[in-house]
Amino acid sequence: MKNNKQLPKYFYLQDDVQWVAQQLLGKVIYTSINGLVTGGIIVETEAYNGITDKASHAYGRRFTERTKVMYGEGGVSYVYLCYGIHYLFNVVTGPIDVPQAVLVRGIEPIVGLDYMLKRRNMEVLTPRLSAGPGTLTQALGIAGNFNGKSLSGDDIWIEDVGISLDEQDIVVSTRIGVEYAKEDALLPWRYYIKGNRFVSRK
DNA sequence: TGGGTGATGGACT
DNA sequence: GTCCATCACCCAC
Repeated sequence: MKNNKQLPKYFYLQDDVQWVAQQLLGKVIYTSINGLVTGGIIVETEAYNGITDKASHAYGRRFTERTKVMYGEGGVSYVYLCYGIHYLFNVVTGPIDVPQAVLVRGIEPIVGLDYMLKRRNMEVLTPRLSAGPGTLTQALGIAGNFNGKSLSGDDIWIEDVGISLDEQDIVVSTRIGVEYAKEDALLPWRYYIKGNRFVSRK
């Protein structure tokens, strides 16, 4: 499934996490698990801007077993367990020692729909399949074992399939669920494709 | 070593 | 709108 549409390494190494978060909209994320390929268009993202962002796990240069993967080079996954129940998937971005990440909050399923429905214990396709950061990981089969994996590998990867969006297709808003970050909760660092059904919420 | 908490989702009123 | 499952993580003690 490797091909020349995979995002190149330099895409992830860009230093501007808000820019990368917007550029990831319209790209397609795939997983391949035991030979089963599933994938969907990224329709909603949030930027987490490293050591100065109070909503980021790396705020204040916090370096722990959990956060260390964000201090490596961009182009790998950061997966963590939230509320003891849900795995959330992030794209690590930026150069080494710059702990930025983009949270993926919604995908529009396009490949392996039957497998994704099965993983979600659903019969028919509705946005509940993969609108939301904890549901899309379940649909794609992403769990803790995906933490730190290369996004240019055979298990998980991201492609540019030629979907182009201009500014008027993208809605910018504040991030979800980060009230604890006080004034940083007001930063406009959430991005989603206007009108898409698989956005977690308006 | 203990306890509060969280980048959520689903069920229910 | 409300409630809460469920547990790794983190930091204060």
